[in-house]
Amino acid sequence: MAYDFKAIETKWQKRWAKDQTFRAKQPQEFEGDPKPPFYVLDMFPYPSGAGLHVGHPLGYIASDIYARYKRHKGFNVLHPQGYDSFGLPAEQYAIQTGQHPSSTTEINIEGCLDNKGKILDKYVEDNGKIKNSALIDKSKETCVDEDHYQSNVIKGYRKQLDKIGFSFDWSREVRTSDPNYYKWTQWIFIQLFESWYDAKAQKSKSISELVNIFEKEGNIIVDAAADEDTTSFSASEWSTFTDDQKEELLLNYRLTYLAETEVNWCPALGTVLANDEIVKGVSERGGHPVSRKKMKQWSMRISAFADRLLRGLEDLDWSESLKETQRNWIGKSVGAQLKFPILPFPKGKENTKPGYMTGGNNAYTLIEKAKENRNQPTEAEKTLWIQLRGKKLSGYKFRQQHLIGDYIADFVCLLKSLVVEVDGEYHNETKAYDEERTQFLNKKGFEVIRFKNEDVIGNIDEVLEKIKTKLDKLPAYTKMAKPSEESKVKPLSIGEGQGERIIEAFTTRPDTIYGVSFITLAPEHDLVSKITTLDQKEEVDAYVKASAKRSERERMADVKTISGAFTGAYAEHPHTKEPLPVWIGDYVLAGYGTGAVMSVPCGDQRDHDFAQHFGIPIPNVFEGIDISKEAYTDKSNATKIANSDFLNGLGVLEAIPKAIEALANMGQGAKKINYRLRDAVFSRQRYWGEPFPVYYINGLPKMIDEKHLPLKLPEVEKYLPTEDGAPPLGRAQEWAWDTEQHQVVSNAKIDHKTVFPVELNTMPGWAGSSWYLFHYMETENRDQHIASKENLDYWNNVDLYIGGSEHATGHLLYSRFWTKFLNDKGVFPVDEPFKKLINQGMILGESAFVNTFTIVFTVDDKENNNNLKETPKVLKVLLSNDLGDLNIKKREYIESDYISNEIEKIIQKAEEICEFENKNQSDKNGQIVYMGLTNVKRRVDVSLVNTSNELNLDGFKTSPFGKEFKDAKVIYNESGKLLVSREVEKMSKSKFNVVNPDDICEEYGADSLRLYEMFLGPLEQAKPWSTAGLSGVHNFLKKLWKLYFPPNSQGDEGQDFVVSDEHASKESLKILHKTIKKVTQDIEDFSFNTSVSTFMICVNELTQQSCKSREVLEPLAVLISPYAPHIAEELWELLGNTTSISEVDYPVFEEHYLKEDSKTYPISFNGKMRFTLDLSLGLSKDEIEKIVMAEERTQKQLDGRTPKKVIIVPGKIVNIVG
RNA sequence: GCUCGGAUGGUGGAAUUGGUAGACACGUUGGACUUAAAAUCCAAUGACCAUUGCGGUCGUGCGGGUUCAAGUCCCGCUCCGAGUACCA
Repeated sequence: MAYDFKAIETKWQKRWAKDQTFRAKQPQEFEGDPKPPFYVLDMFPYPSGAGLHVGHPLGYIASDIYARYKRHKGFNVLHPQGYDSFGLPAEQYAIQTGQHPSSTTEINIEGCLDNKGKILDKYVEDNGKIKNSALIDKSKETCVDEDHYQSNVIKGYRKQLDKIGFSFDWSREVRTSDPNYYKWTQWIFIQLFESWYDAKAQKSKSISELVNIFEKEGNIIVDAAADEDTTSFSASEWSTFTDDQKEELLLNYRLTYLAETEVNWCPALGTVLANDEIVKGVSERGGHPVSRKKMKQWSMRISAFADRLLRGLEDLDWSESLKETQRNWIGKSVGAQLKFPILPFPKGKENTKPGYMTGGNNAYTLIEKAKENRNQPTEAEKTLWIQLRGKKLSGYKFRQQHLIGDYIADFVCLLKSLVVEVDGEYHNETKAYDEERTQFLNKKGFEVIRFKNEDVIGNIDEVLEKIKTKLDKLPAYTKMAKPSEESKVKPLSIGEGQGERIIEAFTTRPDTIYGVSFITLAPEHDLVSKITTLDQKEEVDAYVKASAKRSERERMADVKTISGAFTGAYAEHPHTKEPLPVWIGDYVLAGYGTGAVMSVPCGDQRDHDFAQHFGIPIPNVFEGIDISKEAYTDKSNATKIANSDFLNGLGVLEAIPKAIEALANMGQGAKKINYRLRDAVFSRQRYWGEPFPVYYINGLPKMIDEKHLPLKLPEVEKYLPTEDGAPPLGRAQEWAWDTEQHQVVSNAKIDHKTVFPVELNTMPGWAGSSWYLFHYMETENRDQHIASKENLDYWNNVDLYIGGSEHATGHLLYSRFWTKFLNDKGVFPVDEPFKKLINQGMILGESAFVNTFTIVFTVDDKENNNNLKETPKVLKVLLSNDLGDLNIKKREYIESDYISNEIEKIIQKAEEICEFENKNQSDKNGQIVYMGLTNVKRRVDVSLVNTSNELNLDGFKTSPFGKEFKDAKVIYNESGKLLVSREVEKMSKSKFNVVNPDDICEEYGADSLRLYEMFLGPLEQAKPWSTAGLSGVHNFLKKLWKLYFPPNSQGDEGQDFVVSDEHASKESLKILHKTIKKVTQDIEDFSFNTSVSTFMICVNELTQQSCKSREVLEPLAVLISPYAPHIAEELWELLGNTTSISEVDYPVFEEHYLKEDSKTYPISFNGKMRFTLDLSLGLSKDEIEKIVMAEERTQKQLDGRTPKKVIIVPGKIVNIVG
């Protein structure tokens, strides 16, 4: 009987589904002690409409083999599957067509075909056209009466997976876009909102606990993860805050919070773009300009968990490289945060009259403004100034438009610290600002009196009287010279404000502090606009604008172009007090550290490049190191610090703590641990994602009570952002929360009393995928909890997780974060989600290219005086690839009198072979006068190419991209074939190199596909797919089948199943046990490719031995069943068993079958193997040496020389040196 | 740029972790069977030299090194791939 894989595979797939063979048991289902649990999970797939290609199932096959193996080993295996079904592609399609993303998702999962492979009626229009939504290639109209219409119809993820024979427990399927599922995503969000992080205890705690602490001791003592700019307050201050103020403060502590974050904003599309949606500064779709913009969004305080996420890696069985990637992503660095005061005036413009210098450290920018104000006073100001100037008012000296801190006071009497302000109507609208200003001035010790414009103009005398009375009452301050005493006496002193405006910079090398020669800020840094001098404003503004257009990645990747701008401002070196120029440069990123760098050109290459480019000095702080060409970035302790005052002669290790100590004593620095890990932005301006269970009162977020979840996605009429730039949910008519009815109501009802607007953003893709593994543990009561305690305790976490390395930092970090958080909250019993993790490598496609060229020419028809240049002729040619490369540059135009050799050859060949259509004409009427020749390799669909790289010409000419070659001339190779060239690339639709697993299953069967995917190479390595190689594993399965259906003596195909109960031969048992040993070891090591080879060797040998013994053939079927389950089940049944093979005990390896008593020794001379020698393993070293030396071939090799040394490793090798 | 991988015949890959380089397949060539093809079976297949046979030289991206012995360890490069925070 022939191996009928189709019948066998359909039979067993049906049987498994019917019997629920792979349903995992819950712990309570066992009578007595439950079997040990084993949880095998694949990374959550997104069900894309393009369907599976052969790369997708690779990881699933590996995990399936492992899951099946573990069942044989006696485990209760949980191997579920589901869909991460929220996401951009469905949304994109919704925007284009208006089709609801939920139905797109549904189609992508379920497919459009019935069980017989016929399209379902609901996807066919009356005229026979298949609805666009059911098509893979939407641009290709497809009708049901076409022959192979199925090839362009979405098969559905589930149907495709089912064909490969996975042992998934589908009864536990989840979908992130299902409201019953995202109810729990929303629930987790609320838990995060209601929590803060106790950094001392390293634990998330309830926010009410934090409120208790604030009530008792304010926020000064507690060590909580919080926003950097959180102000300190005492318990009594807390008690004076309004509820809204308290709420606002608590947002600084919540584990999910609203904050301004930078995004890539595309005004034309009205949306935020991912870095990879931006190409060369413009949007990938449409090429619209993109700029960086701040936006208020939800963030997750993952940074609080940085240290735990880092330490947790130690105990995980993940690859070292993946752990390293996460370590780098978290990016812990120990260093110091330093404060550099900004000098009030630029170098050389220092004010020489310190007594009047009441301005802050950006005085020089405001002073220009003040001058302007002085020159253009308002009517009232002018009136008052006439009365105040020149000590007119009882001898008090007034100054007009004078700087105090960052403010310009209208009039000020410094002696009495009195400010006189004249307000116009304008000030009514800026009351809050005025109050803030008054508060500031009061703090500085100034009294402020205000007058209205009309008071000054209408009643100047009364105003002057009021001022005079006030002045008389106030005490006079005298100018003091010493700054230290001044502060006691006079509220405003020399350099007041110094240190108030500072640049904070994090550095890992505080020991190189004396090497700092400038400061560089990120162009987005808040200080930039405040400190830039008027002279530099234009340049700085232009630079900031230009860098806002570049994406972060672009800025990081581009190190060749050094760019920057000088702000005109100076900061002060903490030790030398020298002024340091403050620059901006886009090599400094706002999101890293403080967005400011203390630039040490001698110790950092980027700083060095920058300094060299802009001619900034490069002081050297390394003893005996030449830094003229490049920076010295070595951290070797042997190198001593020089030119650094108290740090001289120290190595890095001693210098760092000493440098920090000195700075700390000055109050200008402290040791700091910095993490590269940034808080994760959690808002998306999209429709197809989880809605936030949040509504807003007074602009402050409130959580919807968890008993009213899920908050379901509202319907919208379009999936685009609104015209005024709000996210798509801004289009929903019913998107308001009624706090009394506890339900979503119409927006019209918003009254800000009981009905409030609901959050318009949705959650990102990683929300639903960060906890899904735990929901698979629950079957019965999914509406009551993520999973019951009993189930969580039984299954714990994932024992084996397989997926692509693209998730290394995103998904894997976020789900670890959520697991740790929910562990803190007592929801999960574990604090890591995935114990062991394997990254499968990518399967690459083999793209095909046909060599084409186009000759453009005109014929100079002199006789008829026709200028045919206007209507050039075009000749298209297809050239078999093996005829060689043409090596002709694109668009190289050649005059008729100069045709290069190569082109001439082509033309000649074209003429000869293709019957050059214009040859006669050119002979008769003139000559070819103008030619263009374009040589292009064109992509062709791999389905049009066979395994010998021959192009199906008819197919090509009718394909959409081959149409233009309909009348092309073809140059075949000598065997009359048209060959294409191949190139290995990522497998993708756009490259026309996709191989569909359905087709493979159809032609070779699922077992062949499974074996071949494994056989291709190591699981973790990227490897190219080549369908040609499949016949090897397919042949193997046929050979395996033949072992049980042996051919008759004439070699004819065996019709009968023949298995004998006689004992197997020693050799057969030996190869069986060799196979058991190797395959078991391979599965444990995830080396599936080598186990397939081992099976092949085993079957080859057993065939040779004509082994028919049940003693060998029965365990062989079990061994192979994880890899090729269908054929194994069939053979198992033929062997007389009535139950599934899936839980049969795995064969036990017995060492004694492998006992060898001799070994074929390689005999080497100077390390080179010359011949082999069979020797007994019982021999001693001396005996081996004796035998080897006596060997004739040894003497021949030595050729009379005496060996210097003979190295013998018993059981391994003999090496003779000499 | 940074981080992490990788490089072995015509192709995918193997090599018990320092001990016979190229297992197992694909492909190719030759042969058997067949009217023929397919299927199947057998043989050869790293390159070069030699060939009646025995054999010899080179060879794991490149350049060095350690060792009796290096694809494997060390130092210095080259090239290719992946990730880089809103694709999933």
